[in-house]
Amino acid sequence: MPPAKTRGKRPPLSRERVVAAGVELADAEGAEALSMRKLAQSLGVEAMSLYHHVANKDELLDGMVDVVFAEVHLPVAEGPWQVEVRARCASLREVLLRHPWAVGLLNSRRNPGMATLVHHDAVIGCLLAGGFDIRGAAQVFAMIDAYVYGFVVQELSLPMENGEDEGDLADAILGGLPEGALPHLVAMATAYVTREDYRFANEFAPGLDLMLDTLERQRPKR
Amino acid sequence: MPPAKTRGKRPPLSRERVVAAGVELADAEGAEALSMRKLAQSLGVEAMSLYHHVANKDELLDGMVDVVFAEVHLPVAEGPWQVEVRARCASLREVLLRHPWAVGLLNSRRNPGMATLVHHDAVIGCLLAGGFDIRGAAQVFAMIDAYVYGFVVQELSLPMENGEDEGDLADAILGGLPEGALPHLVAMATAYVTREDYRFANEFAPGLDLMLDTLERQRPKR
DNA sequence: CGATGTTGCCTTACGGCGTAAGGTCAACGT
DNA sequence: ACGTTGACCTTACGCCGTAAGGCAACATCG
Repeated sequence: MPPAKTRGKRPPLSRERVVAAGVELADAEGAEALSMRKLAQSLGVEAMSLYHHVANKDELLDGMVDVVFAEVHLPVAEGPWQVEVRARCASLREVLLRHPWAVGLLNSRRNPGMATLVHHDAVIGCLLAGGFDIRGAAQVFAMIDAYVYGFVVQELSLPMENGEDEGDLADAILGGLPEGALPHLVAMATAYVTREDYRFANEFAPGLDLMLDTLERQRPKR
Repeated sequence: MPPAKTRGKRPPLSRERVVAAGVELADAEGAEALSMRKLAQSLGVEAMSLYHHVANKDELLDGMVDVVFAEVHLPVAEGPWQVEVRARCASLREVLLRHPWAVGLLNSRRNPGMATLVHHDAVIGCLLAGGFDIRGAAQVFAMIDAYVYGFVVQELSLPMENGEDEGDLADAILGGLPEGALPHLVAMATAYVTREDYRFANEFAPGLDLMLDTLERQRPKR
């Protein structure tokens, strides 16, 4: 094992440092700006050096996704399952909003990392402890994650909850419509624009609770 | 307007033909294989010629997304809202499974096309006719689409419902685990593998119905 | 008829991408 | 002292999106 320095200059690279720098760069510049060359540059190194620590860019992305999952709250299998599942869903949403590039990657990756596997195991364990059988747990897991992913995707595609909202929507919709066309869409758009107090993000928790309560009510009681 | 032929050879390009060829190519080869050069080649043309019909690749993708939305069943605002919404959700799922490349694009596009706007307007109109106010319709719309998108994303990321399922999962999970680790995940994986009759896809409709019923029950009766 | 745009496609070129192949050179075990 | 190792670099290839400009066939008008 090398003594943690190559010539006296910078600390040596490692798979962890490469992946962490990838997360940082994707956070800062977006997923499409993450190239091996830029990543290497941000580490003070040439592009090809990265390939001594990750096999290729796909493996880098796998590692980055695992870092993201490692940040999500691990549910514990005690007390009412809804409490822990709610906490982990809120955490998952926060993590995904912090790493928007990850949303499109999470479910498209093969080769899940250990943190991902541990996380999934914990969620399933929580549902089993909550009284679901395996099949029921699978369904609930699927529905819950569908909700969280879908919600975050829509949240991220909103025209920047802060700032220029009105102009964009008005332009896209009022741009040359035949006067009375798309009345419902226009009504909703104007309602969005005028009602400053309405924030889409506020609908996450109520919707999730509604879903959790319904699932608990559906749960076959033993 | 030109007489539909340039010299006697092929029919001339058009924005529609370019976008349609893009959809076709993405369907056949996947989103990452869609390049301007290959698209041009599939049309018997050079890459730069495409830029006389679409401004850039982003606009091409916008057009392709609009084509996808145009394929989705338009709900009508008659009868119980759940019936029409259920039909449009089933249709949306089918369309997305037919065009898997579209899932990652749908909500990330700016500049929605006319078919997209018309579709959204119809869904909102259906919910308003069903008795929701604008705010409620927005919430229901968000929840429903979160469910459909999230479900399809997971469905697409499954290890090919048809064919080699077992080997992949078993390899990824059993690959060097410390014997008793991740028990719940292993249990679910083996349950998936052994139970041939269980198909994730079959859970779409029940989950959707559960959600629609719950939303109808929550709807403020006038 | 010829001159004059206009249209529809092509040629060339630039900078950036992922990565295959192989080189360099300091640090280490012997 | 010396061969080995391994971290990092250099070069190069074939892709990509697309800016700039060319050119031949047509529509229009004198």
